[in-house]
Amino acid sequence: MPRVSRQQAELNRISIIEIAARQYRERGLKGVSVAEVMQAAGLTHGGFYGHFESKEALANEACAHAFERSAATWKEKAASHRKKRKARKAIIDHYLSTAKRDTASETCAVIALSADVAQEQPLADIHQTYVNGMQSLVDTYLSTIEGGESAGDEAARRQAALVEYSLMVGAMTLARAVGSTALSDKILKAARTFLNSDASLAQRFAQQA
Amino acid sequence: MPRVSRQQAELNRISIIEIAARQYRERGLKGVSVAEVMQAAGLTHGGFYGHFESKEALANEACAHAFERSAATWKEKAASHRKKRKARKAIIDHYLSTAKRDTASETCAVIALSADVAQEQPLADIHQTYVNGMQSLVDTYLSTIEGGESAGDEAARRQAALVEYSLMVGAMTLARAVGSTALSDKILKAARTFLNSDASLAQRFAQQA
DNA sequence: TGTACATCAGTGAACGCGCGTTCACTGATGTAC
DNA sequence: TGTACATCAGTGAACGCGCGTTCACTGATGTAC
Repeated sequence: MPRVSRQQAELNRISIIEIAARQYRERGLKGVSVAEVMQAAGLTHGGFYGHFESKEALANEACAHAFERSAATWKEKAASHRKKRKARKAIIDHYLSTAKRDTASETCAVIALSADVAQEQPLADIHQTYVNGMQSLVDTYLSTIEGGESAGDEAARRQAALVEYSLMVGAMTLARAVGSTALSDKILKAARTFLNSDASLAQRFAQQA
Repeated sequence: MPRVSRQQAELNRISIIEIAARQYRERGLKGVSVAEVMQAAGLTHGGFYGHFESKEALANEACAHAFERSAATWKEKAASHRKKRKARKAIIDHYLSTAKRDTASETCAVIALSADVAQEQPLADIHQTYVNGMQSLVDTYLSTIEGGESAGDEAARRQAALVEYSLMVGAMTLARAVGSTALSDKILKAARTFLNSDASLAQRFAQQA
């Protein structure tokens, strides 16, 4: 089936990115091959370089896509509750659910890519994509943390957001590696219980400042 | 240099494991090759299968070695302070230092391997090695958390240990991926500040029970 | 202690395989008249 | 609208490379006398 319409070619390109994004979330930066992505898209590997300059270029676009999807979900959760407390709880419960842990293709891009990105050059495109994507998630999370508008309160809220986000990432990283066991459930539950009970983390930071 | 003494052969075997352990911490499960490990050990790749049944077998032994080293360091920190509070602070400050973040070969095995282990079969040897290694670290950390001896307090201490350990893992995972930047420093500092200020996490869990 | 021989740790060439990438080719799409 | 031709999305064979693994070989080590 050579020479499809330009419209179809663009759809194929999007399909490749979406399939690659799923595979990168499931398997990390090193676990994806051009041939497998193309086959999953119903194409042959030879056509790949008509769409992308290199495998690295696809990795960057696919990971950016994965981050955008996550960011959109978080923003949606944040916007769907009038009270910040409820929005924050919605994000926490969504992120730290056992269902999400057990769905490999929905692994948070931050978790799937952290170890591999840490080995990349700081100048690499994928590194910037990662940092930008993570920042966007932290910013969205920050918007659900209550607190005053003073400079000190703002700093405290930022610190709290970083701590709470780090905890979510760490708990899900461990839970996924451990598997679907009692220990794994305990890790997620402990993190959820702590985050949902603790409305005053920002205040504690503010007191110390 | 064929046929070295048995003693030397055993030293070579240990050398291979130690070099591999360092490389697995630096590069993750998928980033290590037999040829590179053997070359770094001053040997040729052909001799590898005289020491190990397969690359997987080496991975398992090397990762177990890496976990044992970390566990020994933690236990040492825990034992070198009479007060639990100080022991706990020693572990936290050691784990969350910018120096440790910037030394690839000293990456915590949990952080280096989590993403790859999550993709392995739950029955795989490496998976068991990971879970055992992580449990050992959490148990050591738990021993530095103050609290009563009642069943309820014990459960609260365990929950607190899981939350605090998850936070350390998440913060260092993010800090390493972000690189040596202001944001990365902020993540580590926020986690350190929180953990070192918070002696009552276990108590909070106890109140909820 | 000295000799003769079996053992086996390490060597390096070779294997099959999957990888990222290239390229001559095909034929439907897109365009110029 | 219809024809003639250029374009170019996708095909599939081929490339060089590094990988994990195997194996015939070497010669110092270890052992039996």
